[in-house]
Amino acid sequence: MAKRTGVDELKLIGLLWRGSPTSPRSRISTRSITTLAVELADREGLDAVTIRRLAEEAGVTAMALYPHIGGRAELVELMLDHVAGATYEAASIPESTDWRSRITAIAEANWASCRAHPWITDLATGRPVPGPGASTKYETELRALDGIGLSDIDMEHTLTALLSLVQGTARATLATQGARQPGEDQDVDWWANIEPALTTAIGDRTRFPTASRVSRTLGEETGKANDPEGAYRRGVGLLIDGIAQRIDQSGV
Amino acid sequence: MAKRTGVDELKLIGLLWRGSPTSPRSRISTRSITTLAVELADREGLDAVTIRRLAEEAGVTAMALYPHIGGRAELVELMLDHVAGATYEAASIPESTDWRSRITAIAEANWASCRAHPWITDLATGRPVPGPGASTKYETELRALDGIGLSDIDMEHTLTALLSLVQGTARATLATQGARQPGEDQDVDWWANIEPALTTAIGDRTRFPTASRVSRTLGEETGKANDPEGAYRRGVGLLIDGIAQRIDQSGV
DNA sequence: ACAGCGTATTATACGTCGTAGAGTACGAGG
DNA sequence: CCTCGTACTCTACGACGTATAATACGCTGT
Repeated sequence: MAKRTGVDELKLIGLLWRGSPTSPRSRISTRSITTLAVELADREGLDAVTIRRLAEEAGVTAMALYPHIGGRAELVELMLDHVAGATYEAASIPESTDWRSRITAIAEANWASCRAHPWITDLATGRPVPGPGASTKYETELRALDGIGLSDIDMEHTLTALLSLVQGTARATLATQGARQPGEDQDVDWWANIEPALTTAIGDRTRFPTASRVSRTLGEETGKANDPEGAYRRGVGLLIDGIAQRIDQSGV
Repeated sequence: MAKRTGVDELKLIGLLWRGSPTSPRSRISTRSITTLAVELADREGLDAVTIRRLAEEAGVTAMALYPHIGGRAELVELMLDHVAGATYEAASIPESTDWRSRITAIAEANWASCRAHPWITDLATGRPVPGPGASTKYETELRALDGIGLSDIDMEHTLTALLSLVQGTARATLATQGARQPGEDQDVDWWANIEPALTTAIGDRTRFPTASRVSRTLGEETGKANDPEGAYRRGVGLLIDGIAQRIDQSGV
C-alpha cells in the first residue's frame, strides 16, 4: 500500500521536529512509537503495522497513540524520516577526493537501507519528508556530490536519478523474495511450479523468441528468473561512467 | 498499496491467458472487469478500485466478480498485464539502426504509460507478471536491445536498470502531484504553506547549507521543490552514455 | 419436451481496518 | 483540599476483502 495521501503537513512537521515528550505523565512519545513501528515493520512488514497492533506492543490502547503520531499517514512519514536519518550511521561516505567511490558509497548505503527496511521500497519518495532525518540525509548526499564539476541542478538531478535506480532495483529484488510461497527457496522452484501451466496457456513457444533466449541464458548463469541485483550494479556503473563523461567534457 | 503478496499464481495464469468468456451466460468477463478496473484506477487511483465499487460499476454484486478475477491480488496483476500490453500501442519502437533512439523510445513509452496510469508506479515490479501483455512488452524491449553489442545478461540488466530509473522518477513526479491539497496548483504553494512552520521547527537555518543552496537554485530555475522529471531526462542520458562507452570498449 | 447438473450470481455474515466521540482518572496549581 | 487540563480508555461506525450457503439460469442426454 503505497499511500502517502491525506497527510496533514503542518501537524506532521510538529511531530517530526518534536524534541522531548510533551508531558512527564506520558508513558509513550512520538519517538518511542516511531521506533517501535520501524522495528515491527522490519520484522513483519508494513502491513503488520496497524494502530491496534502497535498500541498492544506499546502497552496502551489504540486511541492513545493518536496524540503522538497524528494518524497512520503521518506515522508512515515519521518512520521514513527515522530510517532516512540512520542511512549513514553504519557506513559514512568517505572524504576522499575520488568522487566515484563517494557515489558508490551513496548507492551502497541506500541499498543497505532498503535491505534492512524492505518496507521503505513500498513507499513513494515524491515530495521530500520535511523532517530532520531526511534533511540530514539529503545534505549528506549533496555534500558528497558537491565540487566535482556539476552544477547545482545537475547535482540534484543526478542524485534523484541515482536514488530512483537504487530504490527501483531494490524494490524488485525484495518483491521477488517476498512473493515466495512457503517452501520455495529458489526462483527455480517458482519457475518449476508455474512452467507447465504457462506452457499450456501460451501454446506457441516461439511467440517470444528473444525473451525465451534471454531468460534461458539468465537462468543458466545466475539460477534466477530475473536479476535486479545485477541490474543495480550494472546501472550504477553505467551512471557513473555517464557522469564521468560529462565532467570530462565540460571540465576541459 | 504496493502489496503483491498472496497471489495464487496458477489461478492467475488461467485468468491471464483466458481467451473468450467461459460461458455465454456471463454478463461480465475477466477482460471487461479488468478494463473497467483500469479505467477506474486511472480516474480515481488504485484505492478507489474496491471490489464493491467495481461490482457496482459493472452492475453486479461484489461476489459475482470472484470467478472472473480470482481475488483482489490477482485483479491487480490482471490490470498490470493489461496496461503492459498497451505500452507500445501508441508509439512503437523505431526499427532504425540507431540504438540510442530505440532506448530513448523504450524510456519514453514507459514514462508515458506511467503518466497515463499513475497507479502502476505504486506497484512493485518484482517477479514478472506471467501474462501475455507483460510478455509481449518484455519481448519488444529486449528485441530493441538485441544486436547492439551487449550480452544477453547485459541486455537484461540494462533493461531492468532503465525501467527502474523510469519508474522511480515517474513515481516521484506523480507523488508530488498527487499529494497536492485542493487549491494548490504549484509546488510553490505547498512550500509557502509549510515554510513558516518549518523555519520555526528547525531553528538554525545554517544546519543544511548545501541542501539550502541547491533547493534555492532549483526553485529559482524551475519553480519546483524537486524536479524528478528533469532527473528522468538526465538519468536516461547518463545511462545511454554509459552504455555507449561499454559498447565502444568491447566492440573494438 | 423434460430432467438433471454445473456454474454464474446473490444474500448474508465475519473479522479486520482507521478513527470519531464521549467518558475517566490522574498530576499540578490555587 | 479542590479544581482543572489532559493523557488515556471505551465504545462504536462505516468500509474493506472474502467465506459460505442459497438461488436461478442454460446446456446436455434422453
